[in-house]
Amino acid sequence: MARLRPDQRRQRIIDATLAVAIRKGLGATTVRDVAAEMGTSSGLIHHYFSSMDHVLAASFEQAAQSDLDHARSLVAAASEPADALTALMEGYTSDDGTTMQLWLDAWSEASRRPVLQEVSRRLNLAWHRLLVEVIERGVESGQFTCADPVASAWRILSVLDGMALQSVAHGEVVDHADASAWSAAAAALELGLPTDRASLD
Amino acid sequence: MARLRPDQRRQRIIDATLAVAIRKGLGATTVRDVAAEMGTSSGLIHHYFSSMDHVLAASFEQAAQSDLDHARSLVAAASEPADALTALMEGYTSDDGTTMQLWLDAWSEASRRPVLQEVSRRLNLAWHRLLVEVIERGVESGQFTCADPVASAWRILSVLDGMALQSVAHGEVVDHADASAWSAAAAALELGLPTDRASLD
DNA sequence: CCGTTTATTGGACAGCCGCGCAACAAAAAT
DNA sequence: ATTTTTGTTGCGCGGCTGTCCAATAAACGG
Repeated sequence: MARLRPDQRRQRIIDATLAVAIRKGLGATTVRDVAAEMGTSSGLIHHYFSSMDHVLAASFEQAAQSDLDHARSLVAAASEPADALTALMEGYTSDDGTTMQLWLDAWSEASRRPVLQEVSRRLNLAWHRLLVEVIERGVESGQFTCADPVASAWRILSVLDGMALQSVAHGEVVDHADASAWSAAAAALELGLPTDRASLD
Repeated sequence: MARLRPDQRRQRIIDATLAVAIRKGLGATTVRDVAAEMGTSSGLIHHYFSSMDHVLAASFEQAAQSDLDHARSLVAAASEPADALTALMEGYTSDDGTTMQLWLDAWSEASRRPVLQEVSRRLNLAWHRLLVEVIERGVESGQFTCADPVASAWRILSVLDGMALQSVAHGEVVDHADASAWSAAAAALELGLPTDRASLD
């Protein structure tokens, strides 16, 4: 295969890994799968990563970090705290569910793969921090009512995770529209916003 | 190894599978692992199960069904709806986290293992139904305020799942006591109960 | 143009995987 | 007491796994 510059090849390995991981699962993605996806030999991968665990961790990190960056820009673009909250929640769920399957795989493997656990944990905390900041901004401006932003942020994130989980694992058990509306309702309740009754009908 | 009656052997296979699955993960549990755990040959397992997927599904089903039965009995023993709610939530989280790791594995593998997906989905829906019944009982007796028990049940379950998830995957990111208190607060908020301020301090 | 560096190859290595099957042994039926 | 049934063994099959390494080829510095 064409000879690439190290950073480019590294990026292609990550992209190929994500393509496979979405099909087969993060834990079931093998060196040969990735090589075949790239159209190169399998030995090449160990020239850039010390172990397959690091390939998986780096790939998951890129996918999750990209979503987080996207959400951050949406939040930064929002003028009102309520809009920022909506943007964050949509950014969390908006994707076609592929990233969410990766999150599920990462959570499942985390306690047994230290490298993956570190990444998963760090990015989960980053999402939590982002949400805490949005909540605190809303409280300062008097639009949100919240005594414990840290606890509220964990509760809201948990609802988002739980709903997404049902959607990814069990298909139509929880409809995507339902999940979205119900999550919004939970956040509204949590932060003392007027409940949007329209979304419940 | 001693010759056992079919139902006893089948049970031992399931028990051995769970012992291994908790250590290595559901998806990483192999026929040879289970055989070694039982102290028998590996061929024996295929005399009772048509494939390893069915072994995993049957094992997860027993673990999850057992927790569900336990919660059902706790709920049935409660005189007040509020007590039933507390009992259900404690029954969901009470275990030492081993079953929760299995749930995480099951959710992660569900979309790729149809046999496991069917079990996971069925038991998830059973938990949801149980919670809906508790909520409806509370609403009838006037102790709970809830316009949409189905939606509320999914939100409460999601919070429980999300909190447990952090605890299992990332260790001390969310303390077990915090998770328990925060989940209870979410349920109280959701069902219009007086918030137990003591648990927030 | 040549020597050095390095991206890439392709296969070897030891070990694991699910599954199937002939042989064996113990319980049950006759 | 002998035949039949069936729980159990132990190994073989083809195929897969992560990792490593000598050989090759392409880019680059002189």
